[in-house]
Amino acid sequence: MGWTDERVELLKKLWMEGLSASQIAAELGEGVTRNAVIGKVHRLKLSARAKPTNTAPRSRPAARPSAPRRPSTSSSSTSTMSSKPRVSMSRPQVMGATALAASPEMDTEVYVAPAAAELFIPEDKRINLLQLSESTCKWPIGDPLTKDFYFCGQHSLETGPYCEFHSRRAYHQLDKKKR
DNA sequence: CCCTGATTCGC
DNA sequence: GCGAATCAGG
Repeated sequence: MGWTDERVELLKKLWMEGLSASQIAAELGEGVTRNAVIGKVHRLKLSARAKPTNTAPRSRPAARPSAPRRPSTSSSSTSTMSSKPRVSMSRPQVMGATALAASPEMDTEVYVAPAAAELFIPEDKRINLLQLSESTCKWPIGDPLTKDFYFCGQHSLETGPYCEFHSRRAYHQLDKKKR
C-alpha cells in the first residue's frame, strides 16, 4: 500500500504528537512497519521532533559487508517457536507526554505488581556446581559459603545461561548504566 | 531481553 | 520513493 495524502497526513500528525514510529505503524494499519514510518519521516524531512540544542554529530555505521539481506519470501515458521505468541501490545499505548483524549471511565482497580517472588526450587531439583551443564540455568541461589547454596538448574534458554525467569531478571536489573 | 530513532542502499 | 537490514543508544 502506497503513501496516500491521507496516510501521510496522519503520519505527520502522529509523529508530531510524539508517538513512536512503531505506534504510528500500528495506527496506520497492517503492512506498515516502523521502518517504513521512519523511512518516510526522513524523506519528508521532518525528523527533527525535539532537538533544540544539537548539531547531531551522527556517526556513520561504516561499511556493511554486502549481505544477502532478504532471506526469502517463504515464511517458514521456525521450528522451535518457544511459547508466547507475541500479541502483547495492542494499539492505544500511551507514553510520554501525550495529549490523547482521556476516556471518561477509568479503572479504579489497579492490579498491584506481585512482589517479585523468588523461585522456589524443590530440593530434588537443586543442583550443585558439578551438575551444571549447557542447558542448565546457572543462576546461583543461596550463600556460596553455606551448604544451602545451589543453582537454579531449570532448563535454560538458548539465548542465555539462565532460565526464562532468571534471564529476564538478570537483564532488567543490571541494565541501566553499563560499565 | 525489551525498546527507540538513524542510516544505508538494493530494489 | 520505498523499506528491510543494520547500527547506535536507552
